[in-house]
Amino acid sequence: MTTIKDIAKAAGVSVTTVSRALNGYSDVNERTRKKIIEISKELNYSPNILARGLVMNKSKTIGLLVSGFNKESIKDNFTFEVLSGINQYAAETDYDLVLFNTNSTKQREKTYAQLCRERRVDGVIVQGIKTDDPYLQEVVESNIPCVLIDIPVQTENVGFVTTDNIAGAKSAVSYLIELGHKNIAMVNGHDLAFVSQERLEGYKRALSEAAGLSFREELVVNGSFEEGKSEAVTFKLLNAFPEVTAIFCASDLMALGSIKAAGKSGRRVPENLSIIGYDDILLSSYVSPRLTTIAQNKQKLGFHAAQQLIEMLEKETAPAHIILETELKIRESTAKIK
Amino acid sequence: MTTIKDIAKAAGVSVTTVSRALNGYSDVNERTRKKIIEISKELNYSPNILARGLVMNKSKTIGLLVSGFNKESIKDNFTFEVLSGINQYAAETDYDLVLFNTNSTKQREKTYAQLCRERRVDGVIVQGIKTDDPYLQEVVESNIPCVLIDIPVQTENVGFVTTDNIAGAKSAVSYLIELGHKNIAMVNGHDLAFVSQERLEGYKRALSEAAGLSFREELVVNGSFEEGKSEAVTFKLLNAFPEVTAIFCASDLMALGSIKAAGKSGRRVPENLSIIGYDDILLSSYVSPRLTTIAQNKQKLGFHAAQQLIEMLEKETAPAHIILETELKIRESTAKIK
DNA sequence: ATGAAAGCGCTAACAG
DNA sequence: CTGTTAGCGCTTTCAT
Repeated sequence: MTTIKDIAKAAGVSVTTVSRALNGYSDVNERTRKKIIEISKELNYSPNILARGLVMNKSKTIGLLVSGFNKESIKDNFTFEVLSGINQYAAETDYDLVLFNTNSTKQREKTYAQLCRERRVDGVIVQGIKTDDPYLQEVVESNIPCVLIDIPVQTENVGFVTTDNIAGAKSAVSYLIELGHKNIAMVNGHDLAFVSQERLEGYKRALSEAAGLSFREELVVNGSFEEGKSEAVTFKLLNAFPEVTAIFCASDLMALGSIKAAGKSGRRVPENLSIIGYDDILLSSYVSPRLTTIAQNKQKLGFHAAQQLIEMLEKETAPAHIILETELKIRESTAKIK
Repeated sequence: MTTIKDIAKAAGVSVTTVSRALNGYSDVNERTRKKIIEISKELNYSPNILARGLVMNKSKTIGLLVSGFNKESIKDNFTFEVLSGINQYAAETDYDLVLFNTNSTKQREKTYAQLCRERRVDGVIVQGIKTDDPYLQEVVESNIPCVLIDIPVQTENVGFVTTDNIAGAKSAVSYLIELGHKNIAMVNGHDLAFVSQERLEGYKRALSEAAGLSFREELVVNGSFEEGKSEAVTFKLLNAFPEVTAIFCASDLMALGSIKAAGKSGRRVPENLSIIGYDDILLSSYVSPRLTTIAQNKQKLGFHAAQQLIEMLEKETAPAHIILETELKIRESTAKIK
């Protein structure tokens, strides 16, 4: 493997000069530079980034701490779309992405900071961890530049990007209200997700702003963001509260489960039950009935996370928070109340 | 940041001893080791993998060269599922994954070998590149350990894992023949994919083994693995050859396009036209009619690729080729000919 | 404009 | 069982 030493020898100069020539420093004779570049090409040289990282104390890599690399998340594609957005931005820079290999057993052995320091990543993007994950606390405490996705925490070196979950949820529920629904239930994710807290808040606000509607705790159930779980809790809910004519689900996947439950309990969507989801996953527009939902741009989420992080790294800008808009997509799973 | 030097100082030993103690060498007094480990914990030490990599000349990272990080591939999820399988295996090892950030402009600047050497990856997994991609040639020529996915090339340091595409395609077409179809068209991907070549071969074999059927070149069209393209070519095909009663598509996504084309040309699936896909993507079981298809286990593809590569790396085993089975999934898009 | 030398954090002979 | 020394490939003062 060619090193700058080899080039130096071949060019009859010192390694210092080679280094400077290759890195575009101005204080090197243009003729020397040309020669050096030429030789480095001939010798098929590529710099050893590890060595460079060692001395410069940075690696030009970004760590990716994502939770969604399992069977379940293939369905909602969320992780992948976010990843795709991150990659899209990163591809234009000289940063590479390293996927941290953490399973739960490994996490017990290694702290977040260890993970990052070992690989000497310059910064981290965190996605999909629960609010009680010990790593989250570490992210906040450590001084490693970090951008969180969908977790609204901001410190001296931690920024975040998310969508406006309160507004999104509110617009979903308001739409149901517009359609004439009065008894609107909610299938939420779980308490350990910020987005769930916010979507619940949006649900409440929509209700409180509508004339004559009030929040009923018993109409909110948790579906763990899982299709099957949602189906189960929805089924129970529909039996217990037959007056419910519309359901706001905190994810499309759960909405799919709810639709199944509706069928089981003898209701037709949207004739007897309106269901609105959240996310706008690919399946939403393919299932039958096509799902009305709150769309969020997952690629953008990743793109902006990468962008923010790299700007923090390169320009030393302060961490920010970026909040993306959502969009109501009206399809076939909702209808006016009869 | 704590280094072994700091530990050495604190423990009153040399860095060598620290290094050996921490790396579990036997030739170190257990009392010393204990002390060192203790101190290293107190000091919150984590090893600098870059430095280690520099001297050991390996990085404990695997490079991922995947093409599918774009909008289109979100639909078929192939890339993500493969990635998920790779990650699943890698998570049990001490290898991390680095996603190479290549877009086409970058690829022009940097050769494959450069990409790998810069990051000093120990090995590479390549997925989704076309057969005319210059990187492929490089993979074969370079001496970097590599496992290809769905490209049957094997050399001294290159292995591959794929599914049995010939058998898979053959079973698809044979099934159509069983259903009584005689004029069976094929929508293939493109000539620059090995899987396309093989699936075409499977198609031919199924025909040739059936009594009274023969291969008709004009019934094979290319859909570029794209839904829209497939819709267009299928539409033309159906108009030109109204005798066609069944189509074998080389991917589910294309099958979806073909179904649309069928509708446009006034045919019903499966009543007037049987369509069978390939891949078993998530959408297949959600669309209507649910798609009959040849399922391949994409996660396994990735899992075995990672496994093979890491075994090559650790045990210096020779590159192998792994061929996974496929499975015919009969659903609703195929029916007996009337 | 160029070179000599030091050092990033670690491992690996080699010697004791 | 432990320490000394050299060196991985690179960047960076500090001289010249």
